Amino acid sequence: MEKRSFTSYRNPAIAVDLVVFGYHSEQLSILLLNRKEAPFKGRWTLPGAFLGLEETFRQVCQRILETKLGIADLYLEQLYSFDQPNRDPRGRVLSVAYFALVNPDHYDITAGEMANDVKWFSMEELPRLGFDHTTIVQMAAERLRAKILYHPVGFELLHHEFTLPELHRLYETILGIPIDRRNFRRKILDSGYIVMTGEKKTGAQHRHPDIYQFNSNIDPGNFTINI
Amino acid sequence: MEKRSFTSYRNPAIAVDLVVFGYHSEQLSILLLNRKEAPFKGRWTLPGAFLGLEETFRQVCQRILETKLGIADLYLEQLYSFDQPNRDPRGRVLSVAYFALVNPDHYDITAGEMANDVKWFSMEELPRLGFDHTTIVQMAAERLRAKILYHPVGFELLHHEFTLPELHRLYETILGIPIDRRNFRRKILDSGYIVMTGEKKTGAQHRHPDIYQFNSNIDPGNFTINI
DNA sequence: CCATGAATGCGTTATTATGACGCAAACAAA
DNA sequence: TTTGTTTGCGTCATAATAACGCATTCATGG
Repeated sequence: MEKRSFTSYRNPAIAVDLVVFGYHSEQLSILLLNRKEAPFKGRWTLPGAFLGLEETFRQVCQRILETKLGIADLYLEQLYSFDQPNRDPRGRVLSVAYFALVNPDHYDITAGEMANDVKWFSMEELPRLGFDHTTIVQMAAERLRAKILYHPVGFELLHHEFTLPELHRLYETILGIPIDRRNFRRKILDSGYIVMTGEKKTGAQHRHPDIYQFNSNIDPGNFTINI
Repeated sequence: MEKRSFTSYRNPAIAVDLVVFGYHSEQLSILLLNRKEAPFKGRWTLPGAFLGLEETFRQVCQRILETKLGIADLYLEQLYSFDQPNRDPRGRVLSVAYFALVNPDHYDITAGEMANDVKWFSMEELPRLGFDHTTIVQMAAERLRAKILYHPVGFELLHHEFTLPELHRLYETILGIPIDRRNFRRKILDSGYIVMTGEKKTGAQHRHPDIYQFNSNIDPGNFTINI
């Protein structure tokens, strides 16, 4: 983050912080940045940046993702704005939090300029975070849980082509509950939101399941799945 | 709103704007303020105020509600933060929008210091609004529509005690669709989220229906109703 | 090379939830 | 007194759901 003084401004500074979700080896994980300066030097935090006077929130998100992490073109959604006056020891800083969904094509985050300080953490073993970022991450996880039931966003965490068992395990992981494999298959297929690619194989293909992809010919607004 | 210069600050100013919902004579309505100064002088806008350096968003909301409108203690929820650089002609101003739900006990808004400039408008006949407030109102209405299906917030728009026909018409109004009276009754009663007050009458009481109230002994987090 | 076990795709069935109504009692208005 | 409206309660056919069974495929290991 850039260095700047805070007390000389009458308006609070605006930070944009990012919760970047990925799905690695059947675990939900997020990207964290190891801070190299005070406050919270050495602590892991969400990647963030200050809002420039002419920037939009999304532009800041793009700037963070491209410059610091070397990735672009993700699902991006505003999460919440945080306003606790003491959330930043340097002074009054508001945080507008966004969350992003990253598919496996962008897992390799060695391209950014801060690649050495960036690491994926499983949601099961998050370290202690700086600022109020633990609160932000919890809210983001809740939002994601609610979201995958009513909007087709789960696919954003998988490859363009995926298998039904993969999608099934993704839902089980994010929701944190076991879901009957056969009922899930029936519901997601009946919804029409995914279509099979290539030719249909016969019978059951152990460890070579059928390949599906998101059906782009359907209105994403109507997606629901009752678990 | 207080007068202040904008160009002399390096950080954007933060406004908190309120979408105050009420339910009047079977219509959803919101509170609007007639601006007495530029920009948008004479235009109707959402009530709002600037964030003080030590204030939280909720505190600003309380300040607006109490000082300008003369009401307090409402359901209050953060809606979204708006960041279009040109949304305020005076300069860069972010807006953190909240929405409030007002029950009929607070409909009389003559208590506030700006009572003469404040008016309820039905959602069906909104005037042209200043700033980007039309966008904010639309998003608030969508959020409310989605919210009453999964959280028990509809009751916030009614008296403490209410009748089932009243609740039924409230849902029809907010969702904008006809809902079968008898199925709605069955679902909302089976949910256990409302309980009858007083003794049960027999048969059908034309224009004197049974009185209910929200069941406070139940976890609000599990509320759902499938229309 | 065959037996074993795990994973996948495709069913079935009992139970529940839903949508679309009917009907009588109460009550205001004519 | 009659008529029409509103409320509360109930019915029923259909759809959706949860909880399973089963055969096939295929990697693994003896």
